[in-house]
Amino acid sequence: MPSKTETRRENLRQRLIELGEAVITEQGLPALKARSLAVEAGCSVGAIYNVFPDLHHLALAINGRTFKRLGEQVAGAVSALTDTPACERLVAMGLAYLDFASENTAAWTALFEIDMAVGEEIPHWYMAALEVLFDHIRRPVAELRPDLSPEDVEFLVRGLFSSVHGIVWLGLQKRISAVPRHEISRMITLILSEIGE
Amino acid sequence: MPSKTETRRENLRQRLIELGEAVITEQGLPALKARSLAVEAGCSVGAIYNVFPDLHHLALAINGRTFKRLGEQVAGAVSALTDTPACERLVAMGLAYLDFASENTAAWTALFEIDMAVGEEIPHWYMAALEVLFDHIRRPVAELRPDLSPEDVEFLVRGLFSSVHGIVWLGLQKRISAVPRHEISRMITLILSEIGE
DNA sequence: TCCTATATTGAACCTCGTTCAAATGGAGGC
DNA sequence: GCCTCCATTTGAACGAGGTTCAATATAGGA
Repeated sequence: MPSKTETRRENLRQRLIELGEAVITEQGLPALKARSLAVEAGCSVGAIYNVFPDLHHLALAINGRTFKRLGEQVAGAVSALTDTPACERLVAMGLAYLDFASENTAAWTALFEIDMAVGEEIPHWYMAALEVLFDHIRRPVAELRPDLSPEDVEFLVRGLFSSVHGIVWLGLQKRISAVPRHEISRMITLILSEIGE
Repeated sequence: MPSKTETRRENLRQRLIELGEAVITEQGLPALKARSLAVEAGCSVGAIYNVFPDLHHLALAINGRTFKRLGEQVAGAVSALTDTPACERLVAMGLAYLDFASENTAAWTALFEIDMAVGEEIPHWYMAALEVLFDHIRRPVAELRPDLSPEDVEFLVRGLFSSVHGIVWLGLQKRISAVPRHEISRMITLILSEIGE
């Protein structure tokens, strides 16, 4: 049975994650500030450090949620396409990734902006979340390129993910030089269509 | 004729760029600090703000140099390969990009870590430097894919650059989960070999 | 040489993340 | 119900960092 203290802490923890998520979603990772968070949560600054070792870990918890939403959205884009050619399924996932990133730019940016050097501990679920995405990509890739060894399929899977990520990342960077959405999707389509031709 | 003051300023400007470049090369962008820079340069903190509006602009100047070196290294990788097949030239450039990034990780990371939101002014030469790289990529791509419209060639050029960038970026991220160098180069080779097959 | 406009300086300001001595509050015993 | 003791919470204080600006020093001309 959780003690009064434990439930209070757990409530605060959840409240901080939700408030922090709103901040990151609306203003990005750099806007996550201990003092303003404390005001919003109606607690003291120190209270934050009672439930998280530091702000970095709060950000990680928030990124965990974002990763989950991202995975669901990409998975959702292919789950309905069982009889669709593999190449089109690949493109659909790439475009779903672009959709998520452009609809949740600040939160998605935070996924890769966070300083992984801190504490040298990359949460295992961070890599696990990526693996889930890779799983979805592997099937169509293996179908399209039966000539490749399993190792090369794996490299191609990771290479394709990184490629789409790179196109979206550089494409969404900065409004001023930002590439129009339809140009980004054309790049993704062109690159992914090269596979298995 | 430059006044005494002007030459002093110019000297300090150059000194700061060189000292800052060493800092970024060895310890990365976050290690660029006004106070320690002032000590190293033997000047006051305020003096930095006499020659640069803020540290952001000093970092931009340093990134300008890094971009130049990067461009030269990639260009150098293809300049000797005039009779080599287009596909191999593409791969050579991709691997040259990887070489530069892994030999100059901190400085190369700073190119994309810098906060472009500040002041909303992306220096024109930042984009110009990228265009130089694109120029090198365009020739082999146009050769390999004569079926594509000029617009699509352009999209493929930018898409391929972004792809290689994405593979290198995610591959070099963090020692712990860092991908071995030969795996990164295999991903690049696989992706680029898909073009024009 | 002296004088004034210009340039330089660095202490002080502000904003952060994080800490820790002091105040608070809960739980068990009487 | 009340008291005591220990865990919990608090928020002022610390240290680090970018940036500013009144005070100081220095050109450069008369």
